[in-house]
Amino acid sequence: MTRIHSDTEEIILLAAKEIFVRKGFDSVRMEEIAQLAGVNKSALHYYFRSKKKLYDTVFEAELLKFITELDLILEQDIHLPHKIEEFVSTYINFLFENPHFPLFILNELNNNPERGIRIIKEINNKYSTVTKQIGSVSEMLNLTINLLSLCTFPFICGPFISKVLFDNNVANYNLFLHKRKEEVSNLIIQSFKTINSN
Amino acid sequence: MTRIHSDTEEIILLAAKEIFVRKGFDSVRMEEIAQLAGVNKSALHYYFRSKKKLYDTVFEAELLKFITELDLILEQDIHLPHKIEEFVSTYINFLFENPHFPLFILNELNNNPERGIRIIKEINNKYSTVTKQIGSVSEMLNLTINLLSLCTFPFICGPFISKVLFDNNVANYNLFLHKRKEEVSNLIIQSFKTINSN
DNA sequence: GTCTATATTGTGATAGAC
DNA sequence: GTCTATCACAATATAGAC
Repeated sequence: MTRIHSDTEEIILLAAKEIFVRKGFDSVRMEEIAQLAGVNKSALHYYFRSKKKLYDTVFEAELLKFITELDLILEQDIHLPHKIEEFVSTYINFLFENPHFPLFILNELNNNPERGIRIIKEINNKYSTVTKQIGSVSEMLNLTINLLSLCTFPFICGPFISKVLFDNNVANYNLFLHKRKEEVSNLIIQSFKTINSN
Repeated sequence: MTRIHSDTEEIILLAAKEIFVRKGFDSVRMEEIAQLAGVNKSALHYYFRSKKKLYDTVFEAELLKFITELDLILEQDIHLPHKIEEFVSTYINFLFENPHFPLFILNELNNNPERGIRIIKEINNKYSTVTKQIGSVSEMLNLTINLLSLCTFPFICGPFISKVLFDNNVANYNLFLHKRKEEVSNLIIQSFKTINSN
């Protein structure tokens, strides 16, 4: 994690995060970040040298924070069904706070997989605790992918779903997503029980 | 749908689609498209006036093609479980052919929701047939979102999952995704049966 | 319709005063 | 450390010959 040396540096980082997460890299102008931060454009170069370095600092810090949080839940010493409920609830709450986050990470992983993967591998030990709890690597993979899919995708499609299927009523869509927590947990736990009863 | 007037125009459109779908708008250079199409950069402006107009033509045609194909399956006159299997299989096959497609559409819907939504609404009549088959709008929403999530997300995360969880073995990951078709269908049908047995 | 050359513009980056 | 002014360059777009 990059160390922060001054208040201005931190203000710039916060503004940069806000904008990069929402819009990616190429479509963002340095001027835009400077304005949101309330500093002169030159300050950005003074503190971070280049747009790329500023972006990289933001990306690496954000990804690290994110993976660490998920890993904390997954490595907890609790039974699997309870862990799944915990994960779904915590993760969906996080997504409500950071709705643009998944697309930001996914685009970056798509453009430049190596870096993101390095960071993830440093933290994540292949869901070791969860794998032991499930007993099968292949089933762990399906469970992990199902879990991430069902939680993340509705947020990635947020603007679309709320406008097409909820007649532009965002509040209704948010309510629906909160209620969905239980639906998602049940679906996953059910699939897990089906597997283990074989 | 835009009408095509000449061979050169069509060659340009194909090249533009290939590159825009993979990289979005801002990070693409006109020169890049011209080279892939094997034409002079000026030809792009001659046929499409501006980068934006070329991009718009590609986006609208691709989204229309995509929605139309999905809608065809959803409106088929077959029983719901069979329809779900059909949908999962057809859609996942489509994603194998067009792995960059979802992120392309999702980014565009995120940046500029209105246009995409207009196109979607023109084709899609709110899954009317499926809604009738399920009987409840709320359950239809969950089913639709679950279905799209479970199929699409593993492709959006493709580069990441194959490298982190499959030790960079893309073939193994593809095999896993093909096998997952059944898993996804079963999970959805199961959830549907649970609902209807209440 | 297709090419070369050039105009125009946007924006990342730097120099230098304060 | 912060500002203004300016550079440098890349990329879209156009003019005009053929």
